[in-house]
Amino acid sequence: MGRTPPHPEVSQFDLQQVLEALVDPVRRSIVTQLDAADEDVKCGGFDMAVSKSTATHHFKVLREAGLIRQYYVGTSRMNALRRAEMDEAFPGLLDALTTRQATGR
Amino acid sequence: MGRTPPHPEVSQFDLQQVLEALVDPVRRSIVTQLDAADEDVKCGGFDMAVSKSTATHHFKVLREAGLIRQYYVGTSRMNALRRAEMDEAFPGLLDALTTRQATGR
DNA sequence: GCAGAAGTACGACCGCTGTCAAACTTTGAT
DNA sequence: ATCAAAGTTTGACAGCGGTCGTACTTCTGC
Repeated sequence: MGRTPPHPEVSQFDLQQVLEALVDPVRRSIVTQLDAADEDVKCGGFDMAVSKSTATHHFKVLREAGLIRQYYVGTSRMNALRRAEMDEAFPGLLDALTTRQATGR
Repeated sequence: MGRTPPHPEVSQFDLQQVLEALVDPVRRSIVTQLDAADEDVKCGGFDMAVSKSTATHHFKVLREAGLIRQYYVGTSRMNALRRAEMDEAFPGLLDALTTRQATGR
């Protein structure tokens, strides 16, 4: 592995794809956890109740939609929320999904 | 018919349900068309390329999520966007989906 | 080197959802 | 009364997407 997976550029962000990524509760939870975290989080560092292979799938969907950036550190894959870029492409969208009312906290 | 179909109250709005409603391109188009319209629009008044029965299905999903309010006028069913109520439940969400960037116009 | 940890890739399965056609209901107009 | 317009309901179908297990790859530490 070691190689960095492909990431779309901001100009290529697609609303349909972003919404399809965010509609899944597991993936939306990943996004809100990332938003609440101070640092980048490795794949195994999330609170979610699915198998590893399913988790990989979800991270891939998020990455291909442009919501997260992934890079390797040792055997761990780190995940960073692409906040600023998402805000640039779709202003207010992530804000609306990370509020107390939206997250239910 | 004649009877008004059931509508959820604001306190019952569910983000998951709302997102599932908005993730479909046909339904999101209905919402943006409603948002751009000055008046309520009857079911047949939308620009969409699906059969009538499919359209009925989409309106039902939107209504049950709380995104639209429906009422009869003669044989026509009118549709109104529940903007204020949606904004109250999930501030910024509809805004984010009705901008130029989001609608692609 | 070897074992373990961390993910990935690949198939398979299954349930959900968008789609349509056909038959039906209700209302308004002639 | 009849007929047409506007939606609804039901049933069927197809495709997609989330899920998992298993096998595989890479890297780290001993």
